[in-house]
Amino acid sequence: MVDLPKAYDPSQVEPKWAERWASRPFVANPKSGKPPFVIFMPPPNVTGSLHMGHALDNSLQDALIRYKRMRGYEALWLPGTDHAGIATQVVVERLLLKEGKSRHDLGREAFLQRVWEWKEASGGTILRQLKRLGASADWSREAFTMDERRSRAVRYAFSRYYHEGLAYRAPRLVNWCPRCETTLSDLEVETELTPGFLYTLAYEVEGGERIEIATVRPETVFADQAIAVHPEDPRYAHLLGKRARIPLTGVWIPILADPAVDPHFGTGALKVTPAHDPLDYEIGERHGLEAVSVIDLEGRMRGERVPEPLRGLDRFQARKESIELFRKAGHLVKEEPYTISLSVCSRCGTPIEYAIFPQWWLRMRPLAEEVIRGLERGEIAFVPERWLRVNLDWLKQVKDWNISRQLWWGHRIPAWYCEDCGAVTVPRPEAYLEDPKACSACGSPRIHQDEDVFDTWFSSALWPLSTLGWPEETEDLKAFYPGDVLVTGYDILFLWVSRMEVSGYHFLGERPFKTVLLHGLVLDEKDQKMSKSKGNVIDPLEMVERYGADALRFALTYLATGGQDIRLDLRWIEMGRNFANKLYNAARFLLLARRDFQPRHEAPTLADRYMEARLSQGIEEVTRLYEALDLAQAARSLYELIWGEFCDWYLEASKPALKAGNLYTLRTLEATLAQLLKLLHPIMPFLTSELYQALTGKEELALEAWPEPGPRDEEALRAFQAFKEGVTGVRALRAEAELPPGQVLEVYLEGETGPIWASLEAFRFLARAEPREGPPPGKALVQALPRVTVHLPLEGVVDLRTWLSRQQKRLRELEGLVERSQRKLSAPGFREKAPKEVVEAEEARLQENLARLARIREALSRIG
RNA sequence: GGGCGGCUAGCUCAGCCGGUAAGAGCGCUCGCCUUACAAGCGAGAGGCCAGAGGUUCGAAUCCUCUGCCGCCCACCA
Repeated sequence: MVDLPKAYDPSQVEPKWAERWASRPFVANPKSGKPPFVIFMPPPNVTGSLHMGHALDNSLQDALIRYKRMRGYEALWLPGTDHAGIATQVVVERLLLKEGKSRHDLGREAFLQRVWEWKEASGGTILRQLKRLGASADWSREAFTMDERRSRAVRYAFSRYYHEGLAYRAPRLVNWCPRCETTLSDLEVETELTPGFLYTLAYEVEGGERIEIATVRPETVFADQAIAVHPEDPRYAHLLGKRARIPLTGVWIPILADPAVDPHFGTGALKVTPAHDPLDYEIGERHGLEAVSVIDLEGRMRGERVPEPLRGLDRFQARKESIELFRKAGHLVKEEPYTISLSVCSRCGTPIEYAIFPQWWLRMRPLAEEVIRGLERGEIAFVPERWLRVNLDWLKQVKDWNISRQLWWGHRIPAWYCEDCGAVTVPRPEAYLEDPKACSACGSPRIHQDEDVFDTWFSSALWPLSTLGWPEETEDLKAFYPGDVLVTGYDILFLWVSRMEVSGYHFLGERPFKTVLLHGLVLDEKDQKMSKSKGNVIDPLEMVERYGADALRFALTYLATGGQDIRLDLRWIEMGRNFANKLYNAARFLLLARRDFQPRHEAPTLADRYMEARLSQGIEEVTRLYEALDLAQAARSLYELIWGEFCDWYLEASKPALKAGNLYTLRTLEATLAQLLKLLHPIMPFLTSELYQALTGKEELALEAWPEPGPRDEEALRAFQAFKEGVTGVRALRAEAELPPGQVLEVYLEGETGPIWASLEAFRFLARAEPREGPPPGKALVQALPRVTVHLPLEGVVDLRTWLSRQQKRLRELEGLVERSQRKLSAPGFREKAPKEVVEAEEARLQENLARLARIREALSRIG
């Protein structure tokens, strides 16, 4: 700020402050006695690098935390990263591949060593990027889902769940990703509409008949265990109890009835393949069918029932080949193009396969019950509200959660199996950190730990607890649980938010946060989620470099309205940049004016009083909006206040007073700017900090107290409004009469002219005009505004056409408005039913417009 | 099959638990390098608020239906 260049250059200012907030973070004190305000940062993946979603999410959180900090709360923003099981493992596997190795070449231990090394070296990237954005988190409390503390929480939680009978191990049909080589929870499976074929196949039935079924997965017929029809389907009633033969095999399977079959789909007969389809699995359970698999975990055809030519083939290859075999053997009745809802892995897009083997599960229904009760009591507020019901609906239909993964990177499941009796041993909560030495059932020392790790979300679910030191009863836990606002995108409502609710209610008997603020997703111009693979990303760091972090933050905050998705458009970021520049220049003006200031007197001007009143109003409004978590409106309100009022009117109107040495004006300018910087600080922390320091000499705006509104001065607001009209009126006349901007005009004023005469110097400066009181002596152009009418005498006006056409238009507008008012006022019921203020306002408006009409008409008739 | 969001100026978006003439940024027109700022200043143009019904003294805002666009959930093979 020393040399004050004309254009603001954020790159000269932001890094300095970012560095400061990162190295001397805002550390929360659990014993300060101040009311706490707590935000748990959604931990980004350690592998990640900052994308717009992060930028949005953290801009909002930082704004809230900075606001509350200034309001005197013990503000804790708890940051950290997520170990992100699959994602991280894949990254390191890819690195190994460059050395020509697989993780299996290294073995589990050495591989994990490599992942940790990688994490230490590169895992800090995303948090560094957040720091560059200005995130004022409590970096002293930085957590990692796999660090010592968090691992303890995971172990304890599992131990509790297990011994409470909520976690159990059982073989079930699971989602399997052949690429990631792990099971997936239902939430990690997406359905994708894919063009394919629906095949109708004929099976031979005992006694010579045939039965036809429809399938999109003909390669799985060899795993069929039955054919099912609807119990009331008359077409097949006579076949019930008979057997059908799987094509190309000698395997006979029963024909049975099950209500899950939709008689209207396909042929109304369903091949039941319990090992390769969730619905079939359920039907199989009901009828005691065995689940026979013909596809292995790599997605290849395997098993005795698979005909020789298909064995070992990839499942998709096998589909084609099996169809050819069926065709040749006369089993293929029909093949029609069909849109398949294909289940794919949400991480890699590979079509899911189903498999059956023992997995760990969490019984969600009783856990969800606890949350539902809390939500129904209104314990967690949702912003926007609509998400409450979505959350409840999901909780009401949750199914058990598969929490084990066949990965290496993650929390290894603390369960041990006995090699002698087969029993499972899980440490008891009282001694949850101790690895068992012997089987809890038979005492055998021959036990081995489960090879699997937990789903990453299992540890994320504990985030609000684990980051505070739970299960220990720490000071942090006592002071800072529950959190206040949880800010995240709606896309992880189930994946993360709901599961944190479960952990919070279950382990602490209390909601984990009081409010959930769900913002939208950042999309590209085609409404698609930004992703590297689509190549449609706008890199936030690039934007920071080009426009500054403040500009980006302002834009994102400005756009985060009502939880709507944000279709990012560079023009908004430019607006943020321009706004920063505007503010910077306003401050620059003031600093320079102060330097050269010669005090001569001290007396409040109308503009001073106006700005004080308007600022007061602004403080009230902006504070209310921050409190309501409506950061977008706060940003909009500040934009108008700073640019529209402070810069456009007050600063300009102050120039003559400054030149005249009015100390009051200088002080008011300084005080106003200081307050505005405070109000804007949560959204644009860098520039405001820099300017505040330059203006006041104080080191850290972030630690200053939030402004309080002053007294309401309605009179000043009203008077300045009239003053503005006078100025605007002259400017419009000048433009309409096409007179040069520099020429001083003589104008006649009527109406509420007092404020203008009281601020004569300001008026002369802003309007470039010399005012006279009263109606003009001769012909004149007119601007008839609600409070003030401005007349411009005709002499010197060369071209009337612009003015005339504008007045014609204005007349039509006013006539329309008058008519509208009259219609409204005379409408049956209006005067009786509408509130008095509304009626009065309408009447006042009517009178005002009639008066303006009259003035314009009069001026027109005088000119002829 | 359920549910949700969107459709407002040329573009991108506010406003939407009804009421004081429909707003912003960008773009556009006219005029300005007015000693804070051309990333700017001043003056403007531009909208039957998707469509149709309804409720109401009054509807962009509430209700119903319709049409597009997008998303989520769900066992239609």
